Amino acid sequence: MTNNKNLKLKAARTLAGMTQNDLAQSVNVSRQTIVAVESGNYNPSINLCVDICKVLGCTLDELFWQTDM
Amino acid sequence: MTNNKNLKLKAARTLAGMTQNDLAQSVNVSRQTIVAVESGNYNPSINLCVDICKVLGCTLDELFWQTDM
DNA sequence: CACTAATGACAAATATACTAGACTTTTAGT
DNA sequence: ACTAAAAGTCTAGTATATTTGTCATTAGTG
Repeated sequence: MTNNKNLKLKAARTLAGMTQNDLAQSVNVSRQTIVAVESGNYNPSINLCVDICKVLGCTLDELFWQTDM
Repeated sequence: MTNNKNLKLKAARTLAGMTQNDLAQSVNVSRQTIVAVESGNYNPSINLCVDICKVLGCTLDELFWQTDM
């Protein structure tokens, strides 16, 4: 339940050569929101997840499906 | 932007032989929330979407990826 | 060293997802 | 037509996602 970081998202972002700030601006949220999503222990909206996927060229299943539940 | 119903979810639910109330109880939300998700114009949390997918045996991409955006 | 960019963490304020209740309308069965 | 279950709508309240601001840390660079 604790410390459930979204490492796949972080990897996809860095692979795309984007900073947290870049991604935040691309999907029109604050940098804090990106930090929170990557840090886990957080429950973002589906629309935000979809926007992030589109910017990073990934799918929802790739970035937001938890295998350890 | 208007009237963007999630017909795929509704189809998957009925295919599973579940009412809105059944699905709501299965994922521990109110029936209103299920109504809202199916009716579109709504932005549910990713956790709720994942829970719904698990109950209905579907993936996030199948139920929550909008093709018309 | 000083400077900047990037990340991570904390807290208060705001926007909105979700709840709870009551009600109307549709759908399906007899 | 009658009935009941299921679906849809509205409103007010509560929980929480998201914002805004600030500060600390790390890594690179002149």
